[in-house]
Amino acid sequence: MNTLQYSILSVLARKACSGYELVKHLEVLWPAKHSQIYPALTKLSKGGYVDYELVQQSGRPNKKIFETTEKGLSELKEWASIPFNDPAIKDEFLVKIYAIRLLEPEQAESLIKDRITFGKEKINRLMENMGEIEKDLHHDIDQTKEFGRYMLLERKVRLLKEEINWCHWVRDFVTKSIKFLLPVPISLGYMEALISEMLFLPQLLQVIF
Amino acid sequence: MNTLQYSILSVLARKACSGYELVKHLEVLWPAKHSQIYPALTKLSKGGYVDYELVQQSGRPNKKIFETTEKGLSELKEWASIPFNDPAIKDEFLVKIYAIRLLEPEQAESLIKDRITFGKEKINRLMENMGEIEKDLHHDIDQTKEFGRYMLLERKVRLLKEEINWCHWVRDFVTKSIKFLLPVPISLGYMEALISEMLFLPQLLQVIF
DNA sequence: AATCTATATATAAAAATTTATATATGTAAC
DNA sequence: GTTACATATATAAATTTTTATATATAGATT
Repeated sequence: MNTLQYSILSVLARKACSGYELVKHLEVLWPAKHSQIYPALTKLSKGGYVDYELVQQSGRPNKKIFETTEKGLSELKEWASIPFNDPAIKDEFLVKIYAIRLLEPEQAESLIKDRITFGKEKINRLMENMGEIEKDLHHDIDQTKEFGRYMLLERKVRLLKEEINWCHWVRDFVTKSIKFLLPVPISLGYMEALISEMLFLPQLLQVIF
Repeated sequence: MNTLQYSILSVLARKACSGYELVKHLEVLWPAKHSQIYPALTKLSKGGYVDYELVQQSGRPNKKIFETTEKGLSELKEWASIPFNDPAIKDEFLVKIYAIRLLEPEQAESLIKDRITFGKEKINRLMENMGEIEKDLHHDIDQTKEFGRYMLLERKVRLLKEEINWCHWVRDFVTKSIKFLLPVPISLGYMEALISEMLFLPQLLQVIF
């Protein structure tokens, strides 16, 4: 079994769902397209790790509702208890920041601005999810299964907020300082020279502001 | 060109290096094994995006030092100025946290403890890198090329610190509250019942502590 | 003496992942 | 009325990525 399959088991251990629903839940956990998820479910099913029930629907396509078997659950428990492998983060934004000095100041500013927007929107969606869990607490008693997911939502919100703080820090660093000294459009060459003077002189920046 | 190739160009735009060195620099930017990087360098070279110089060495294998061409640099600039795609994070730790309620309390605690250790060690390495950049400022004038990398180091340190804060939050949540009420080894069933009672009642926790 | 680590590149094979295509239907927007 | 979107599953083809193997040498460790 690979990590995708363990991730599927983790989601199903919280709530039985269709392949279609699984795609959405996995987005934040172990992103995968449906073309990868459906074959994985077939494998898990053949291995006896999951069961499914065919649900007839009118108006929309029929679906299979999957749930973990005892075997699947115990495999998952065992895997969850061994050490984790290093995370692999693939984020184009990071590569673009690495090369940010090659951009014109307006492009650099818009790169940061887009990331702030991205983060804020994501935070809103995550907080909605958290709200739903908290709300359901009053209707249903056994919310135990939401524990891990709730912790992860809290984690992601914290990290996104911290990234937004960092974005403001970078933006202030790049644009405010340049604009203070040169309140006119400046060339890349000027920007480079200025940054090389100021980048690691926070004392200077403190004097300026 | 794919993102791996743009990432390679980004690293080379900062500093000419061998494929072997590239692997290490890409680890935090766009992780890839050498078996992926060497063919990518061949492609970039054939496309005229990078040049290389053969360096004869004694005692160790000869190497190729790659650098970006003008063409490579302008391609990179253009790519860096278009919107970024969504990040893809694959982190087994997150999957294990999602399923944390299935673990025995000691296993859950050790999962969190390992992540804190992981984060602290990573922070130490990153701070060393930052220190080197800051130190070199006094010897060399043109540190402009380190700008993006320095920003990313700062970002990662901030995020790791925030994750460590979150880890303590989770650990306190899970273990302290349980130990307070039941200072003896407890079963999974007890733990589940307790968590379902307390998880979303911070008021209760405040009364307890 | 043998093993491990670091330096250095290359490629084949296997596995994971993405992109594209197919099919089917209700509802909402334009 | 036509386009877009949400629901639902399936598979082929292309691409990306990992694992494994190959070769070569110096220095440190066991």
